[in-house]
Amino acid sequence: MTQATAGETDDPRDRALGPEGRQALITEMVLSTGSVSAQELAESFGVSAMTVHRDLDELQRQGVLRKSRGGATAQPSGTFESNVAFRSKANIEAKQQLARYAAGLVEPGMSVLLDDSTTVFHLLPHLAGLTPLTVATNYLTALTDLSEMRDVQVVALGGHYDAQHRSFMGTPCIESLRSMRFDVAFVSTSAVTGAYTFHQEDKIVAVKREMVAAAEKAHLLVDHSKLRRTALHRLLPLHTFASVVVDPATPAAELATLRENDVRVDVA
Amino acid sequence: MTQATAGETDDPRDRALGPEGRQALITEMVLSTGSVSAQELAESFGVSAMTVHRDLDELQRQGVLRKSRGGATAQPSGTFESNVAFRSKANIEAKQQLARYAAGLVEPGMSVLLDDSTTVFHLLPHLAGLTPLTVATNYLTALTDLSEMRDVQVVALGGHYDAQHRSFMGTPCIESLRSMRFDVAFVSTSAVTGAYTFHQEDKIVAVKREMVAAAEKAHLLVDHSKLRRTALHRLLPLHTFASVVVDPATPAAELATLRENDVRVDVA
DNA sequence: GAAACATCACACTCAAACCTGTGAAGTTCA
DNA sequence: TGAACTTCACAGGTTTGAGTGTGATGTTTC
Repeated sequence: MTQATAGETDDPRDRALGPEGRQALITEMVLSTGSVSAQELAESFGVSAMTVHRDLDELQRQGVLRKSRGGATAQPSGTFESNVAFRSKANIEAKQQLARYAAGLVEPGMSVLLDDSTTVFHLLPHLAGLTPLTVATNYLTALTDLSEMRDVQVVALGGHYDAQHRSFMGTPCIESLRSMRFDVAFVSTSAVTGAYTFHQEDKIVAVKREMVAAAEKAHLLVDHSKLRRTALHRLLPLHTFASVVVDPATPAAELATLRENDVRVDVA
Repeated sequence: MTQATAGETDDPRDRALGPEGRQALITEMVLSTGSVSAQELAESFGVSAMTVHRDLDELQRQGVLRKSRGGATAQPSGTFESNVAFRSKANIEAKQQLARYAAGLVEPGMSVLLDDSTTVFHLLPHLAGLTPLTVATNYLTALTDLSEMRDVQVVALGGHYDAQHRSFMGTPCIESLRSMRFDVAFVSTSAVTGAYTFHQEDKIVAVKREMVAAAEKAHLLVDHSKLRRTALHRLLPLHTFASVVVDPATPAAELATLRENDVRVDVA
């Protein structure tokens, strides 16, 4: 499988990559060497020039590089910006892993409470296969998606809309949470340090606290980029969660630190 | 292609319909005859009983009919008419006129309460020009649209999602309404007779009553097709509304009847 | 203007998603 | 209980759409 077929001029390892894998490699190349040639790319991947152009168009759209005649160069604003783009992609993968794991904690018939995090967004497709379910959230995007699923009883938490988070917050949201009770809640936050969780926004802290209180078991979903960071407001101590779920890329040292404080930590 | 193969017992015209076409025909049948037999459907379409069951499940989910042993029956009179798919096609022009008039009753800075009617749907674009506004509703489609407008503070009324109306209802919705107060509310209903308004669904009646109670001025928006009709549940007497707005196509006789009972009636 | 490169429009491939039937297992009704 | 009906799980069959290449047609560069 790793052996080159006689007569083939290109590395067969690169043949079966989809656009995604190819574009990831192109990103690496352009970041390390500063520029790439379209023709060279076509040869080294064993694809046509057209396909390379399409890849470069896509990467340009994402802001990773800039096309030029004959190939592409790294964004002038520097490696940093590209690294951010790369990081946010890596985080997406982590979030998908967290979401997949979280789906495993849900069983048909349960009542589930979701916050307005992007991790939750990745969780939604998995829920379609775990019906019947009752799902409550304050996240507008999720409400729309859930409303189209069969055998999902959707509950909206009311409140004042916050365009930045696309979710509903404030007193109405908190009031509704106080009069409901859920089997399980999935909550995320922006920072975790030591035995505490943090978030930079007051009103979100208020809602998340109430969410945790309204659920039999509340699971905290965080990718490892959130660890060893803080934010303005203290949210809750880690031990108030039934478990803390982190992505597989979390360093062992971080895991050990988390586990110090009588906290159950699971790796997705 | 249009010729029947020898030995085939069923009508070839019905063979190539997808689920969609088949379901449309089933809908017609069940509406005209009141009930259908699963076995007969299977034979007349030349498909298996399993497929018919899947069609009926889907139509039941859409609120078009109700499954029963051996087949399906039409939804109790009136319920189907409250189905979004049906309502949105009827009297579009009248509804747009009502919506335009209603927009004239809104001024920048107001807090506005909207119900889940299609008339409200047509009102939304007008609101963009009347900002700043605070707008509350239990109608999912409206929440999505409003969330994209600038200078509109959006408030969601929470509750249990109802796929047929695309809106949130039940206790949580009513509770939030009880703790809020609005300058103006726009409410619609499915039937008006004499001095009373009616609606066929219990849970909607409960929400609309609370909406009217939560607003300084509540306006009833009805196109003339709703007049001289009744539905199962009494909603509210006409005089509880600040005004009743009807479309210009309303017969003069109807107008006179409405005005008999000390009710303010405006023509859009 | 010729060569190199970029884009466009169309067609092909292949895998995922959808639709359907089958037979077994479960449920309801008489 | 037995018959009719419904649901479930799985396995074809079909359709759809993403990904790709090809050759024709623009566009840039020297």
